[in-house]
Amino acid sequence: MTKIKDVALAAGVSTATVSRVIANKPHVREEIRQRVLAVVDQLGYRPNLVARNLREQKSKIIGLIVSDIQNPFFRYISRSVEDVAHKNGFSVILCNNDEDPLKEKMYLQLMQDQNIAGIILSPTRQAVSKFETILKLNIPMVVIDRRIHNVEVDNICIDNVSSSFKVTQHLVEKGYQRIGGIFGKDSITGQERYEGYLNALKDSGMKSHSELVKFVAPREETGYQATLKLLQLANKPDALFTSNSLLAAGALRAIQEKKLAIPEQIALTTFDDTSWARLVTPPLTVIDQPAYEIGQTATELLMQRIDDPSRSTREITLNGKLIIRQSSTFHS
Amino acid sequence: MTKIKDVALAAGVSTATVSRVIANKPHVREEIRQRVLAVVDQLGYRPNLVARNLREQKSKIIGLIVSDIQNPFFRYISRSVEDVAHKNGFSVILCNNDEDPLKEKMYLQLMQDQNIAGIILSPTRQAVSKFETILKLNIPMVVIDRRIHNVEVDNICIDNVSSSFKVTQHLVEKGYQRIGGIFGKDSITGQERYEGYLNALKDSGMKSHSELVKFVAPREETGYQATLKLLQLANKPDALFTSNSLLAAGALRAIQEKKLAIPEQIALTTFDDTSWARLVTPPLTVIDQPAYEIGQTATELLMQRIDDPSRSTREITLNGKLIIRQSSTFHS
DNA sequence: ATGAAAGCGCTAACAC
DNA sequence: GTGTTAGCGCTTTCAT
Repeated sequence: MTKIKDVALAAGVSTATVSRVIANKPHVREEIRQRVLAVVDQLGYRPNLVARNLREQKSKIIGLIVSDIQNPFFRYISRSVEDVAHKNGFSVILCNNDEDPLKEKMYLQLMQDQNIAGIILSPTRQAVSKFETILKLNIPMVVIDRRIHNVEVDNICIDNVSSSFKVTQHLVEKGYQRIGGIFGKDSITGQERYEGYLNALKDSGMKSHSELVKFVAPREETGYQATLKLLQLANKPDALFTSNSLLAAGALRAIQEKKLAIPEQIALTTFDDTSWARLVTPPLTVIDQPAYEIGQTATELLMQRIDDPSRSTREITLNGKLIIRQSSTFHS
Repeated sequence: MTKIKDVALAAGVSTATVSRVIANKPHVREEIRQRVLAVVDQLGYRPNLVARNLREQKSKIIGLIVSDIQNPFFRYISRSVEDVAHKNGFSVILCNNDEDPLKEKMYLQLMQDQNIAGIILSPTRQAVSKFETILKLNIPMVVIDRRIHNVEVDNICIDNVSSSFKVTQHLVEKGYQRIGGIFGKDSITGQERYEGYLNALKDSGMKSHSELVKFVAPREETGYQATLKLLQLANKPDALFTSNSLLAAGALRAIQEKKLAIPEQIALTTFDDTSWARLVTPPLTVIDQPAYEIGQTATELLMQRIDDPSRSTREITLNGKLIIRQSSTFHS
């Protein structure tokens, strides 16, 4: 690989001058600049980013740590993070938590060890509760999707409690009586969505039935299993609310298998407006999370924090949007 | 950040000894080893990976370059690549091509500049046709999803032509007469799938109608638009074959909007068995690509190539599986 | 078995 | 405006 020394030699200048030209620094005679540029071109010289990183003590890479790239929500996030990052000359390392605090810790360490410029993190529940540890890493960071309280960190989420409240209230208004819920366990998100669900029931004077609520790992298969169990109850739910799209896919499969009519025999609503939510029969009522925007805003925030680490932190809350379709509109 | 020198000082040994202990090298007295380990622990020392990378001229990061992370197929790939990579102590940088040769080139450069250990690449069409240029980068590499001919490189794909043949033939057998197709443009994959489609028609003595074939960017929206156009023809197709799941989602939306009955008025089949393909009404007949396996095998291949760059290259072809559901089974 | 020192490729402080 | 050189943190050769 050709290095800066080779260029210097061939151009008859010092490495310092080459470095200045590369970095577009002033104080170089135009004539020399041209000469160096020509040699760079001719030799196909490319700066070694590792050496530069070591020397400058910082890289142009940011890390994105999410809990599951298979989840469409995080897919949109990752796409927007990449877009904004590249626009700013940064690359992105993407990693999965699997909601596992050990994996999370490992990745955070890795990024620190790699001199990563900054991190966009969707933290595990454990991380949320003792976030000071993570903050000690002292890396520019933006936390997404999970609310961190009483800690100085940029934080951008959607309002899970009120979004969840909205969709549950909608089911109540439509006259559903026994509203079941399947929530992600191990994640704050699932907890908050459960909270909104409970609030809505309480608010409308309805009793909550603990046998209608399941906490499971947020995957298609577990959603399927949990729904089957709910449908086996003597006193079945007449509506179901799942806290993400993977769970919804599983729930839908179970309901179809049991040949129950949606929304006549059971309503189905979920978080996440995936591409298929409006394609199934009937189309699903959903909470649309502005995933692309979350990633976009988070990355812009991170760029600013990298530029100025002492800048005051901010908390941004985006609102989920209730999109009513036919899967919840039988009664009334 | 504490560095190797600090540890050496605190343990009363040289940096060389600390380095040996860290790397688990022999020729260190057990007593000293213990002492150093204790200090490492106490000081919370972590090796600086950037410095190590610079010194050793190689990192423990691999790059994964795909054409679109939004495409569920690549999502599975990325998941399996990560899994296998981490099992081997590697991290993964993920990047999107968008089928754009310039972006692709940029990322390949970036990875070279970062001393990346190896790359898993789903190349653009342009890259396929002059792959020698990429090979010149001289980075351990495995090419997935696109077949590279006459070039010494590890290559793992599915058989697009025969998979496409299978599903088209299936439509013919079911008695469909005017079979339309929507294929990704700009990608070899789309070309090959078109080829299989043509072969199947020819094979069964059917005429192909060029007005029934569209080449578009592989996205939901374009699939939707293309389908609308096909449905506006005086002589509409009675079956439709899309070359990936995003196109299928768009096609399905268009068909639903036009209130055409599947499979009675039009059949719909596609590549990629996404989670929702069996959830829509009616469930879709698909070609299931073993995405997870492709990523897994590719990563294992890459690990081996990194270990031994002179090892002979291999080409692996996995077979797509035709899964027949109700979206194509009206006739007969 | 251990240490001193060179050097990976780069940038920047300092000298001229 | 340009060159010399130190040093980022690490591994490894070569002495001892």
